[in-house]
Amino acid sequence: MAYRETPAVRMRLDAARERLVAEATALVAEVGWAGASVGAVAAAAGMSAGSVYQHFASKTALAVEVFRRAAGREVDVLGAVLRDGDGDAVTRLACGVAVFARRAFERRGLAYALLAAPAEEAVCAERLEFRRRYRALFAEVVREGTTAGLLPPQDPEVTAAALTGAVGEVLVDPLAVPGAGTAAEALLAELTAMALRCAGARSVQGGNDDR
Amino acid sequence: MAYRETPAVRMRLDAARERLVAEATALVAEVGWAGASVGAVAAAAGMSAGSVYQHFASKTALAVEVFRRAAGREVDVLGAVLRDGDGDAVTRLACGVAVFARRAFERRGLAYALLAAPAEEAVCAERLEFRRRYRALFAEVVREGTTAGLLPPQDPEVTAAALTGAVGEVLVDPLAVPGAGTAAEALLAELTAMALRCAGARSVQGGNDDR
DNA sequence: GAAAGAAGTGAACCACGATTCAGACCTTGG
DNA sequence: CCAAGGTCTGAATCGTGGTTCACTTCTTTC
Repeated sequence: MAYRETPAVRMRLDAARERLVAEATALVAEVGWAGASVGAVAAAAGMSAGSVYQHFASKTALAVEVFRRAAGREVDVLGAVLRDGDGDAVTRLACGVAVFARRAFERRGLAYALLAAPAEEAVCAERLEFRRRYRALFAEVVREGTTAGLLPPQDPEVTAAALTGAVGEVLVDPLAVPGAGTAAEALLAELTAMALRCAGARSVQGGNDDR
Repeated sequence: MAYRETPAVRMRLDAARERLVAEATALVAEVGWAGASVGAVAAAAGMSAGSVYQHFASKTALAVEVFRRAAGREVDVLGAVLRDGDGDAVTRLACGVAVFARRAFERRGLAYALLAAPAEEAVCAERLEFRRRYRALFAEVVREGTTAGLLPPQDPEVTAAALTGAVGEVLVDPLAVPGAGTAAEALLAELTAMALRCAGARSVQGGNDDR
């Protein structure tokens, strides 16, 4: 015997894989799925096209990994607010929408890539699953709100789908082109107000102190 | 001189072009934009691939035409209800959502193609414009509702975007897989109720007698 | 430092589908 | 029927970008 993988090598390999995912994510956020060719991603990560296949079986596999990571982060964050946040269901719903929206705002390119950008079949399939998870989170809090009597009777799945679609639609396309201004904050406030109406919350308590 | 286009020829040519658009639309509704290759579309229309280029400068041009026709029809129908329909703004809004949803339901494949299916850049650009027009129609009726005091103060653009996104989200993905059953009607009712809440309409009058 | 066995490279290969084009076949006006 | 000028065809061409692979360059172990 004359060679066995050493921890240092494993680490280097793993780091390369991570770099690949990270750079691919950045590239996708910037130029979309179509623009993120294997060559471009490899170059961004400082390796050759061939080396990509050391880490992923195919470009599709890389794309799916990129999507899963980014989408997973978002779902986790939203889940933390909606499921484990403070306050009653309505408060958490408002917070959740605000968080969803603010994050999408701050990384608009990524949000677009996750929600709506043209992509290959496999990524679209992931997207479906992703949206389903978003919906499930919203549905859960809406359901809690209705059983607590804070919200009127309704199909939580429909409301949840609507919330997902609504926030996506508002943010992804070009309503508020500019960035950080007060306009963005106003849009956020408008959005959360709309979301509360959508779920049927009676009164809109000042729900702007969200994080 | 020895040849000049005769009316009969013109008609045959035009008919071929129409057939092309029609078959392409059907194909797209069935197998998506990716599956509708030039060859497949040509075959469906009973001509050779080369002949397609007699009528369209490129596959992209054909795709755009297909999209514009189908989307234009939808916008027209929605406009007829929202802008020129009977009743006050809230009633028309409810009708509009129901019509939007019902049409999408009945031609689910086409709805998916128009709203969300993976497509080439040019089609995506059209889609943006299409959604903008949808939004504009909804925004108009919401604005009318607010000035008439039927709806609370709100940013009509945000509400309109939300309605577009919400209906799209609910319909396009696979909430209600089945077709014509009472489930579909129930979903429609749920949807319009949600839309009215979303716009802030006070009471939901029985708005199911829409066409 | 030499053998064994990766990992890394990038040019060549390939699949796929849009587009072209030379020739076959029609239509028209004379 | 003929010439002129279309339309139609489908096989060949082309561009694009993912994937492969013979070869080079490390790493490890002895």
